[in-house]
Parts: sequence; C-alpha cells; structure tokens
Amino acid sequence: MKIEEIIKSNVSLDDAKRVILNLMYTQNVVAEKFYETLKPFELSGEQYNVLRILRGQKGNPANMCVIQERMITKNSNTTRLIDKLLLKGLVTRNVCPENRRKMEIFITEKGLDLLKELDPIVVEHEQLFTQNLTSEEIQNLIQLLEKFRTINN
Amino acid sequence: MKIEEIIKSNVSLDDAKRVILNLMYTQNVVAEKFYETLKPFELSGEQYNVLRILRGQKGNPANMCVIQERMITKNSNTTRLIDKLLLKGLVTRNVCPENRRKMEIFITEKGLDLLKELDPIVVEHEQLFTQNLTSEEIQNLIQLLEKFRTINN
DNA sequence: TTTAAATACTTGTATATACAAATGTGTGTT
DNA sequence: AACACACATTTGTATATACAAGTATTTAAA
Repeated sequence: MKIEEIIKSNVSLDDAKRVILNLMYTQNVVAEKFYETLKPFELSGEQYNVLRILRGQKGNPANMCVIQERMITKNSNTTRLIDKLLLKGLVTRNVCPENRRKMEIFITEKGLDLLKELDPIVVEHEQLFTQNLTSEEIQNLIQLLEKFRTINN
Repeated sequence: MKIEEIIKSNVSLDDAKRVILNLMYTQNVVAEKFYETLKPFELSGEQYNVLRILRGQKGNPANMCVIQERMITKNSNTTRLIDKLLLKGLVTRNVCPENRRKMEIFITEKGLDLLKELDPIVVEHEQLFTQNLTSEEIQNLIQLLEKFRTINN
C-alpha cells in the first residue's frame, strides 16, 4: 500500500516527503509489531534491547554509559530502565569497586533464560518482514538507509 | 557509518537484524533532527503533523477520527493533542451540528501562518537527508520500504 | 417508545520519556 | 591538603503516551 493511501493524503507529495513518511511509517509498523510480540513477556522494547546488550557483554559488566551508547534510541533514563529490570530479577546492579562512580550491570540467569525463550520469537518477528525481500534487496535497503541518514555537513 | 559501529556491537548480526536496526536507527536520526528543527517554534512533531493534516483539508472540517487515521503514528490521544493546539490558538474545535457526537476541527489563520513559516524549514530538513541520494535511489528506497512493511499473512 | 448497540469523543490513571539539577566520586593543579 | 573541574549516575519535575473506562449521541431493533 502506498503511503498516500495510508495517510489518506489529498495533497500531492514530493519524493522527499514521500520517502521520509515511508521511513517513519515503516519503522512504526515494525516497532508496533515488535511490542505486540513482547507483550506476553511483560517486557518493553527498550527493556529487551538492554537485556540483549548485556548478553552481548559475554560476562563483562556494563555500566550505564556503555548501555546508553549501545541503545538505538539514546533516551537519557537508563537508570529507571535498569530499575525495572532489577525489580524483575533480570539484572544485577552493583557499584564498581575500581571506580565507585560507575555501576556494574550484569544480566542474571533468569535474564538469560528469558532471552533464550525470546530468541526464536524475535527471529520470527524479523522474518515476518525480511521474507518479503530477497537478500540482494535487503543489502540494498541497508545501504540506502545508511546513505540516507549520513549528513555530510 | 555501519550500524554495528553505531551500536558498538561485539556480536555478529545477521541481515534480518541488521536491516531492522538500520530502519529503527535511521528513523530515529531523522525524527530527532526534525524535533530539533521544530523546537524553536514550540511545536512537537505530532502537533506539526496534525496542523499539516488540517491544512490539507482545504477548508473542510476534520473530526477526531479523520485526524487520527491520517496520522503516521496513530496514538490514541488526539483529544489532548488538539487541546494543546487550541491553547496556542492554532486550531478551533466545535461540535458538529449535523452529528453532535463529532467535532469540527479547523486550522486558524495563525495556524496557517505558522505552517507557512515552517514550510521552507521543513523542506530544508527533508533535503538534509534526501540530497545524499539520487532520485533513482529515493524511488528505490520508497519501494523497498513499502515492500518491507507489507506482511502477506 | 423503550431498550440495546454502535459511534465519537473525553477522561482517569498508570507508566514512560525528556531534560535540567543534584549527588557523589575521581583527577589534576597549586 | 584544598580547590576546581570533570565524570557517572540519580533524582525531580513536567510533559507525553498507552489503554481502559466513562459520557454523550445516534441508530436500529423489539
């Protein structure tokens, strides 16, 4: 479905507007579907993302800065995000002994188990969208998105 | 910059994950930049979007349903969004005489003036991103995004 | 002509996010 | 050692969003 039909636009759009609206809308579709997928597990998209970052640390602790810079949307409140995960017993948080300003965040066994349970469901979600494209088209899309977001100031 | 560098991933990503992360991140970059653009005008992205929808009505009133279905992100609180715009004198809201359940929302002169002032700034924002691509690439990107989001159930 | 159901919108409430200010800790200079 | 400054994180507060429940109006059926 073309973006003009979706937003029921009755004014004509130029390509610049069209591509941005397509980007916004498509991201929204994918994100909404993902939140829906996570809902039964009572996990928000951001919470899932943090857990994934922590697993990626492979046993090394992550502090707040590290988590924040690895998140796709760098929202400032990593503290409260971790609070939620702590409450669910999915992570641990302790003051770093070498530098007491820092925090050491680890994913717990329970957190790892949850991720393991989620892995196939997440793959299924990804395939829901990627199956429509050939691997050449996916490569192409990645490149175009990369090029699009790069502002040469 | 490749998405792996951006999120400083130390685990390898498959194409499915890579394309979704690229989509999320790119949308975020564009949206953030847009909010920054609107900030001096004390307008949120959603508020701008509603104003644009109302202008597109070309003198015809829009009710809540119409606005909602034309928004890119269909968040439920159109009421409170319109409240904000009302407060700023950018729209009017009156009960529809034919069907008193409905509301008639119009953009005011002040709203139209604000949009007129914003038009070139929005174009500039769009070009910031689209200038990196040829028009063939833009067409291609639009088509790929369209294809990507279409779930054939 | 009551009654039930559907429609359009609003409100309440809980949670999330944004951003500035505050807190505590470490580093380097005099 | 005392000071200023930088760094890492937390907290306060205001605003935004999500979603269910509530209100008012219209439509349609019994």
